Amino acid sequence: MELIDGNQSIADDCVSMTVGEPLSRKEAETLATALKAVADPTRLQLLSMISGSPSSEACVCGLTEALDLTQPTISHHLKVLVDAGFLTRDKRGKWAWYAIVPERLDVLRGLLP
Amino acid sequence: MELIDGNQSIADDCVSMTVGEPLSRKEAETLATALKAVADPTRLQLLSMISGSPSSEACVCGLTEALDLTQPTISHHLKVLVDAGFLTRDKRGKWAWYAIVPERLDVLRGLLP
DNA sequence: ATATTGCATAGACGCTCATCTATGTGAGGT
DNA sequence: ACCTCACATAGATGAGCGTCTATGCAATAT
Repeated sequence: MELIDGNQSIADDCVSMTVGEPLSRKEAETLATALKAVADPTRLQLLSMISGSPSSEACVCGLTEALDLTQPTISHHLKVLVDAGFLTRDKRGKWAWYAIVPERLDVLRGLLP
Repeated sequence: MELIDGNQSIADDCVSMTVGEPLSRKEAETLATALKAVADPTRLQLLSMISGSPSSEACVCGLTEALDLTQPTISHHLKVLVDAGFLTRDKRGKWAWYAIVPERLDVLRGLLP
């Protein structure tokens, strides 16, 4: 894989292979899984609304009525975000409070090629 | 949408609504479209390999044989990335050279909530 | 106890997407 | 002219995803 050695005499061939750290398939799949969790307009709005809330947490009720989607759909998206590690769920009494996991978003930002 | 005014006396209600910039639906859809283009293992590998190449560009031939996928599939993924603005295509003679658009990735990093 | 409220789960449906095979196109070489 | 090579496009297919309705469950209120 390292074709930029001294004499790359062959100009007739396609010499352009990667040099650095070509990102293995497993690493790529892991990153893609995390990105997929965020690559949805509704989930981006949820993250935005939660991170914009006081103390960066919110319960489902407010989110549901603000997004013009049914409550099960919101619950589904929140579960996706929790499973992906971007949110934590904390059931306090009658309501479920979701909070941002800031470090997780940082990781995403940093790993983006 | 601003429920944190002076006297939020109602402790019996779910008061947790967002305060800052709740990210409109259109903004969310635009961001999600960009993220979807990147949220795929194969496309992440392509970006990694291209950005790791000398002069940050590569032709399809090398990418195809390195990824264990058919050439049309690679071509498809490259088109997705070009359409999303992450790559540019430059056909020079027999080969097509794809190059990274760094600012586009920066935008993504910055806009991530 | 019973009813109500807040949320999660289950199942179904339509649409998008990643991949393939087959074919088209255009540039170079003989 | 013809053939070959590098790549793009078209169409098909199967898997995955976002959304819904219907239902379950747990905590509070009456």
